[in-house]
Amino acid sequence: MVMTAVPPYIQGVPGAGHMEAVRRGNLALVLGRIAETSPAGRRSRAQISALTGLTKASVSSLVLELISSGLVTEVGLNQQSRGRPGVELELNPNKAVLGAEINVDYLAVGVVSLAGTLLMHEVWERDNRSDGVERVMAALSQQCAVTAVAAEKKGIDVLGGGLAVPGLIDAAGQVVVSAPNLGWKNARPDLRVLLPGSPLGVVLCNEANAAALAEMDHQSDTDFMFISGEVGIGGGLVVGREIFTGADGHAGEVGHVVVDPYGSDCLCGGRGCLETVAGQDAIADAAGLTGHPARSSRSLTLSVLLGLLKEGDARALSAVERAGFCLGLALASSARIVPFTLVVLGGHLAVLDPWLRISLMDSLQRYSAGKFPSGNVLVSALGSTGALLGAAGLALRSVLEAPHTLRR
Amino acid sequence: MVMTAVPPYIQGVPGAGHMEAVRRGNLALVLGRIAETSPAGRRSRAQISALTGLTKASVSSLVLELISSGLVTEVGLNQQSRGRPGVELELNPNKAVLGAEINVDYLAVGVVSLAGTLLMHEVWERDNRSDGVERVMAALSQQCAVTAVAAEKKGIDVLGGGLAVPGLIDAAGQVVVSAPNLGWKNARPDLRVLLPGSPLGVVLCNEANAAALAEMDHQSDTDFMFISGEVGIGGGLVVGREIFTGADGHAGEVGHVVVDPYGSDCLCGGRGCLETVAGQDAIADAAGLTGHPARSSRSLTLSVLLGLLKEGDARALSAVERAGFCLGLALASSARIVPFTLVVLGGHLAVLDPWLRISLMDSLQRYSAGKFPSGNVLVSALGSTGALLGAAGLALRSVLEAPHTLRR
DNA sequence: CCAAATAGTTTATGCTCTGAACTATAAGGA
DNA sequence: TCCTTATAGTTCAGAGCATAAACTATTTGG
Repeated sequence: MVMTAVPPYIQGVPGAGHMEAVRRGNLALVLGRIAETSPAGRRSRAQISALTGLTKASVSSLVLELISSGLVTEVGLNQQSRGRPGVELELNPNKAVLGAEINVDYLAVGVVSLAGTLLMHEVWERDNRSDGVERVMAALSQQCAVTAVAAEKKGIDVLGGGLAVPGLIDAAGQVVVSAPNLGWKNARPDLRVLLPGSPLGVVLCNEANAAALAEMDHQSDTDFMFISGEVGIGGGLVVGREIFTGADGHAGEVGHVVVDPYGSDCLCGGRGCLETVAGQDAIADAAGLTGHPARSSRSLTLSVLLGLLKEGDARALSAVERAGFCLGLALASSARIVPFTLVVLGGHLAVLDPWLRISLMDSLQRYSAGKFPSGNVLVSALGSTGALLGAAGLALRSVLEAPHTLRR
Repeated sequence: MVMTAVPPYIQGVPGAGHMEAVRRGNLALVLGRIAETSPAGRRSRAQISALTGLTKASVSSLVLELISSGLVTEVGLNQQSRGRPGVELELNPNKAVLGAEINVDYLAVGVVSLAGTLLMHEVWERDNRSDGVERVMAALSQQCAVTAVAAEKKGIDVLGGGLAVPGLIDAAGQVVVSAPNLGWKNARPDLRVLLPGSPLGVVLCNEANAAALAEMDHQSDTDFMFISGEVGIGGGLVVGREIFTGADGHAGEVGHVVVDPYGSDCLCGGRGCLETVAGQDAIADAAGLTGHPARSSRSLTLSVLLGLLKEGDARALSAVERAGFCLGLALASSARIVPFTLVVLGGHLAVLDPWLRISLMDSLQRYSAGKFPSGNVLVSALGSTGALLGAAGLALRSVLEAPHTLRR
């Protein structure tokens, strides 16, 4: 039997003072309790001490360090029934992270405070298809620079950032293995250029995963699947409040679960994948929009389809109904492999929800043996900001989970 | 944004000396390096020091503690090219854990050394169907007692144990939520009675998961799926060398992935599940063995089926071929949700491998876009001892990952 | 038989936490 | 108003664990 478990604190710093690992862990622990929005309001050192089991002395020392690193600020006083009031602590409202998104027909950049609030947000329409990684990244970095300067003017310090891309990211988070809709393959975007001077770098993530992460902050469930309906269908799988990427970074690809063994070929090389039935193009084809002039633009296609649905067009209705049926089937099967109890629909699937829902719920119930109450299939509340918020959230997590990296 | 991450060392011991967590982690780290079978042979304190980055002083102190807790023993001398020879360390060969298995028609108990070697192994034929949890556990505890005494006579000290059951285990590892083939539902076996005096307890686990874990020790892959073919079809999913159970403990249930949307109803309440096509009973039915006298016993059914296959019976061949096709389909879909690169077949699927393989590989390749080279679908090497070894392995892990629990 | 090399132990020191004493600040009652 | 009580936060001595460096132990090889 081979054991390979390595305590986390030894990673990266072999030979260094391992006592420091305790400090690092406790810094994160205390910061986490400060970041938590508790119903009783902001917390004081004493409350954190009681909450964590650390002594007041330790908490004081840890908080001092968090304050001097700029992550935490003292706000007001917190009067309990009697005695000296506690000093309320909060995440420094003037520190933030950047969230960015590259999608097929736009670039988006936003600034998110440490507490997770979207402070600024801008979207630039831009055709990024087959424009090449360098060109797109150059355009994006320009927009990031503009945003960063604007943030600085408001007194906001940007510590790091996250970039969401509609494609498969490798496990190390450095390479876009493939983004068919952008025409990228094994692209290595230079992430540093987005935030040249920031103390932490920029992390890269998949768009569906990012949206899932953002969605999670609005849900109590710890395990769920976010379905990103675009040209294809992406899945963002969250297990235990963490994005589940698997060994190669490709987990949760519900778009390529087989729903029709004798169905049509899929771009992925498989056959009868969910994407070939419920992807945006697939639905459009099945609805009879092939060759239609509107096919030149995605948003046009979708609005034409919506028009047909509202008119009660039989072919469109049945195409969408079948998509719902297959989506339910794929989700039921997926939930057997990784149990999740909540599904959130995004992209075109969110838009089509009114016409999808009945067949989706029917098949989901049928094939999952009734594990999904209908309240457990939701439409995304975040819409187009989801990916951006999630990318920023990923950067946020890296700060909040490893505050020692900002020590001075 | 709500953060709930808690550093592992704070769990369970709030308020206690957190410095001790470093000690605990390092004890496990050093023990892990002793447990590893390295090509260069057993390791000395100095080698472990170099390997871990801990100083020789620390390693000495940690090893002393491991020796005094009985987990480690000094063996021989380890002469390097020059200088004082190192003292070779190894896992104490006289300490062991118990592995036990309850299955439909037998009970099995084994003793596994800390190094993972099966030292003793006994199987008792017994019809456990609908005999009730208490009766079965009473019988098993008797067998465990016999085995424990026999081990003691050989000078072997049993520290803890694991019990594998063909059913769904709850996330806490205490309740058998359902074991249809045993007729159990929400059963709470009294695990303590199996090893009354042992310092560590007995852990409960699913049979397919246990077999997967045991299989892993013979594979280099870190992510794979073990398929346990019994009356139903169980799946054991290993991600990153750990059993992946999911939030509710039911992950990897590949037997209930939908392979035929218009197929027959499944016992689980779903429809067209893999199990309804490739389960042992399902194959027997499709092969035309319904009503056959042999249906009274599982092993008989299987041997009759084998007979038909060897005769070239068309109906049997096509039933098995279809099972292979659907298995490949279900695996391809599953691998999209949790990427794994290796499949190991157990139970009747291992036995039927020669007749399954072609259709299995064809559909697996077809639907996974060629991600599985044929060398990546294996037949279990462990056979019937897999579950037992895995259950013991689970107990083993708990010792090796938390050696401080044995401190005296 | 001694120099060089390697293994393992001893000792002094530093970091981080704990626990208890201490200071600071408020509410509430006489 | 002042004193008691309660709570917040800081200071300081002490304990546990790891480090680094010096030291002892044991072997090879000239």
